[in-house]
Amino acid sequence: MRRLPPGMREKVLAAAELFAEAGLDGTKMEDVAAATGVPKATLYYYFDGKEDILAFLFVEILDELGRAVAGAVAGDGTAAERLRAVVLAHLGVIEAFPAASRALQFDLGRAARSPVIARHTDAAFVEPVRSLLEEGARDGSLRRVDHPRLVATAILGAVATTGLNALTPRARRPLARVADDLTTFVLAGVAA
Amino acid sequence: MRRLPPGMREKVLAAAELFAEAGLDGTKMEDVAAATGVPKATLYYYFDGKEDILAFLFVEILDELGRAVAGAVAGDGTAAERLRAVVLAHLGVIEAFPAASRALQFDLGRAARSPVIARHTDAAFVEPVRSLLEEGARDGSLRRVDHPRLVATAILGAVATTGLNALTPRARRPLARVADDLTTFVLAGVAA
DNA sequence: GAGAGTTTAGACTCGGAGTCCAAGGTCGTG
DNA sequence: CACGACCTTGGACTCCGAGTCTAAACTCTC
Repeated sequence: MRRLPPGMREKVLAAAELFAEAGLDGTKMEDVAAATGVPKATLYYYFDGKEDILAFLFVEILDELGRAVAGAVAGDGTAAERLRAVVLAHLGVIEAFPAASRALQFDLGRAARSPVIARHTDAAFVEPVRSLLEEGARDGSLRRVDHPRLVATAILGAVATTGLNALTPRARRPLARVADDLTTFVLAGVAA
Repeated sequence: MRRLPPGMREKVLAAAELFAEAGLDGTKMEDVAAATGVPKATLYYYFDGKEDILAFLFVEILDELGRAVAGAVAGDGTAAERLRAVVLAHLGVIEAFPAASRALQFDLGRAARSPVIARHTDAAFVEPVRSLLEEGARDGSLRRVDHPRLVATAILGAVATTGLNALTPRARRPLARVADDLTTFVLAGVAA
């Protein structure tokens, strides 16, 4: 993937809507071209292919998540309080970027098998939360767990599944409504 | 999809390996034919297409999950004890059918958008667990939650994500190793 | 104004999904 | 047994869409 000229990033981000709706394979390059206003040949000039475009979107949303989580982790309070902030931050990113979030969920398996995406997921969520869990064990606000990475993964799964589920056309409800039960569940799960 | 002749089901189940590896779109009908020993024309005689084969696999694994979960729910003990059994049963199904489980995760988005699959997921896991949570609120072994369906979804997400993560070639470790931390997390999350 | 990089239309190749058909097989029923 | 209904399969075919390629135009920078 080539370095993008100014403005291209925003245009390509608009393709998230398509991928969220139909997934990578249900989306045609022509559709991407039409939706973004960037001609097919130009897309191929900058990206290695359709999958590369999707990967770009995933990295963007994961970096966004990473920034939000890092902000929550860096806040004030006990580890437990900051863990709550992390969950809310994650829900906030899902709410702010619903299309990209749903696209990520749609092609989750593909994403999980890409080393690049796996690395970004880890850096954005798993690793910060793991570290927060260990901090909580030290400051006494959280229970000590045997495998903090594993529990961090469980938390990621719980939040992502619940948040995205709330976004489906069927169950569409404001994420604020789900936040209470979800944060309580997660916090209780690791409370001291 | 036509009613399958005896033996066909088992043969087609062998295709799960392919879908787990490459997903729906990375898998060619010819590969499915080769792996199952069922000629392409015959596959098209019984199934409406590639996606229909995948849907068949998903329904099979979800029904398996449904039976395992139902067994755990129907067991003895408090709701809390049975919830622990549900989590272990879920991990057991993932361990017993790793290929189909990974295939389901690979094309999770597609699955989530199919009403048939969504119905099976709900019947196999979400609804039984929701009901168990309410029972636990009555028998005093679990905390009362505002939206039990939502918490059930969160539990599903936590278990599936953790279990499948443990199956990846990278992190491959016996699921028994993850079970302790995971059940503790889930149980504490909803304990009274 | 020359060269390097960018932008684009449009024609092209190629692979794979799904269709179709025809020949043959296997039943169950009279 | 014979007939009709359904099952089974090979192989050829259509069609669509990803990705490639080319050539022409445009836009910088030096």
